[in-house]
This record gives sequence, C-alpha cells and structure tokens, in this order.
Amino acid sequence: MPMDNSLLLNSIAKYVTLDEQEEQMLLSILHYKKARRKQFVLEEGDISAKIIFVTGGCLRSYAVDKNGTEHELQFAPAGWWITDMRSYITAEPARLNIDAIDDSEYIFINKNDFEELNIKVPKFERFNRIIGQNAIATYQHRQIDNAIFAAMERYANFCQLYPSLIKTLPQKQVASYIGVTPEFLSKMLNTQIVK
Amino acid sequence: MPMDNSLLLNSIAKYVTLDEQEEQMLLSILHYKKARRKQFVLEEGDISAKIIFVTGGCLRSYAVDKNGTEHELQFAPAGWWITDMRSYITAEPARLNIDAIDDSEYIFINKNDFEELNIKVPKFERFNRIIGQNAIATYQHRQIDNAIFAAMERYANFCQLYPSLIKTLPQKQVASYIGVTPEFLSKMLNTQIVK
DNA sequence: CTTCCCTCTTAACCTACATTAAGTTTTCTT
DNA sequence: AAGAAAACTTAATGTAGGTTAAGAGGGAAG
Repeated sequence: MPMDNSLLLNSIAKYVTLDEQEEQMLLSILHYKKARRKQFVLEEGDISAKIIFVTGGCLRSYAVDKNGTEHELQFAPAGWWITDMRSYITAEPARLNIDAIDDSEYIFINKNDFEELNIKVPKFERFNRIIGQNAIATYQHRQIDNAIFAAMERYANFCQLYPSLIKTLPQKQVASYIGVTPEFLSKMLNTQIVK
Repeated sequence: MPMDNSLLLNSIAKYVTLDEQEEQMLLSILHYKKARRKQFVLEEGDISAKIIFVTGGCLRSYAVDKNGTEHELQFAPAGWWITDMRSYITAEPARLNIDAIDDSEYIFINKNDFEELNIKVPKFERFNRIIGQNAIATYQHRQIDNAIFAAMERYANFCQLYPSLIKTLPQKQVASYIGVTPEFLSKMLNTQIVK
C-alpha cells in the first residue's frame, strides 16, 4: 500500500538530493503508524529503538517528576522528528514519554535500519548530521533562554517561535513547556491586561 | 611544525576508522591556537565560522544577561568540542561567548573546510552525526533535569557527571551552570553539614 | 439534554531562590 | 612579600513563581 512520503522526502530534499535508488532504500525501511489522541508512542521505561518522523497531527515528549507532574520537552507537529535520544543511543530505558496530542500519523525507522542506511547512503547521513546540528542550536538557545528570561518573556518567545502551536495547544502544556504551572501562566496572562 | 593531534584522532577513532589519506585530509585543515586564561575565543556578536576542539586546558561558553550576569552553557576540557551552533549554522552574530578558564590549547576548523571535509570523507560525517546525537541526548536530559530537580539535586548531578571539573572550577561557575547564584550555592553547601 | 471530565481562573498563602551588603579568605600580580 | 583582585561566606530582606483549594466554563459521550 503506497503511503504519503512527500513530507519526509521534501524535508530531506531541503539539504540533499537522493537519487532514485537511494530514495528506494530509504522507503524500504519506513514503517507507518497512527496514534489516537492521548495514546502512547513511547513510554518511560521502554527502550527507544526507533526514530520517529511525524506526518500528521502532533506528538509531544515529556518527563514526569516524582509528584506526577509532566514537563514538556518537545512538541512535534507534522514535519518534525522526535525521540528519546539517550535511550536510542544507549538502549537504556527511556526517561521520556512520547504521546499523541491529537490523532496523529507518523513514520518510524528502526535503529538497525537507520544506522545501516546512514552507512549505505552518505547523503542520508549528511542530512542527519545537519538536522542534528540544527537541534543542537535549538537546545543551546533554549537552555540560555531559560537561564536569562523571566516566565513572561519565555512565553512571548514561545508565541513568536511557534505561532501555530499557540493556537491549538491547551494552555497547561504551553505552561509546562516554558517551565511554569498552569495557574501561574493563567495569572500572568490575565493580570497584564491593562498596563 | 608537527602538532599533537592524538587526542582528536583517538576521539574520532572511537567511532570510525579513517585511512591514511582521509586522515591527511583532516590534518590539512586543522589550525592550532592557544588562549591564555580569560582570553576570548569567541565574543558575543562575532560570527562563529568555526568549530573548536579543545586539546588542553579548559574553555567555556556562556551568555550574559541584561544585568551583566554570566550564565554558563558548557565547559569544554581537553577532548571536548565547543561552538555557538546557531551562529555557525546561520552566520548570524553569536549570542554566546567562549573564553578560556585556564591557559588552553585548541584546534579549530573553519566552516568551509569542515563542510567540505564532511562531503569528501563520509566517515568524518558519520563521526559528526554520531557526536551530534550524543550532544542532543545531553541537552535533552539537561533540559529535563532543570525542570524536574531542585538546586541541590542539580548540584549533586553535576558532581557525579563531572567529578574532575568540580575539583578545578571556581564555585561560582558551577553555580551559574546549575542555574543558581553563587551566594545561594554557598549557603546550600554550608547549611547541609549536619543533618 | 445532561453528566462527566478536563481546562481555565481566581485568590490566599507559601517557599526556593535572588538581591544586597558586609566581611573574610584565597589567589593573582608585581 | 605586599597589595589588589577575585572568590567565598553570612545574613537580612525581597520576590517570582509554587501550592492548595474552590469554582466556572466547555466539549465530548451517552
């Protein structure tokens, strides 16, 4: 059954040009899956032996603290990659949960296939090296932003950076991403009305 | 003049095996530099058109907030890579400063050379893809740790993760890395004595 | 239409950590 | 070895954001 791979292929094509055969090798290792709203894609304690590319809906990754409070690490709408990288690399149990915020569709690639394809198709490895660097840049700046900015500024940054997410996400998840409680975000937003 | 490249070559050899010619291509693009304690290697506002590998001493990267307070992003003792990745990728002015904590020596590779070598030597690109993934894993967990743990636990984590750095770094830099003021870290450490 | 659950809000009170300011010790520099 | 500059400590006071609790809308399932 032919699946829609165009989002993935276009995203790769931004950085490298795969020939017919290389593209075939990639397509041959893709798996397709759907997750309904709130369904887990990866559960804390599992081993994350795959890498995930979202093609529809929205996934998220988060960790749960000792009080049971969730802390969002990442939102992954269509076109984004998501995984627990530590667990992927070391095959240790994942600390992150990944679940579906909306009914979602995604492609996943098993670790063995992914590693093998990187070796067989250098252009694919280039693509991964480059998007890896992009992710590092993002994490570096998120770390600095958290250290430097107060909650209100982090909220403003989030709105600017992810305008489409702001419209669809429940406020409590935005709160968790920027590192405050939902109560505090609510208060912050409703106290600022008149300056 | 022959320089000591063994640290770099060993670090690459952990992941890939370069042949004679590949190694030569790598060596031909290396530049060697020293920085005295407190000297800048990259200054906020500059464009970070290179990638740095520390061979001796210790560098650090940090950002400065509007009050002039420094916030440590990374310590890079011998064997570590360091750069402002956003600035490297986009050629925008860096937000990070990189300077020397101790008298240090480092290798740097200019962006053009680095990108070209990645294309010419797929094994080098593999190495970079892999260490990029490692860096992502580290940043993911640092983000989560900051969200989940209180200052004392973050300090304990730091001690466990970087036992050698704890001995050499001034306390105020550790404080900055874990995200508290030096005053608070001092109080924390000196109040815990008798439980 | 209603019940249930989930999200958001409001408000009182609480705490981890920041700020300011001195004083002390360690370390560079000369 | 002296003097200056950093680094560390202590303590009083301040505040951003957390916690707890209760109520109000809103949408999905029956």
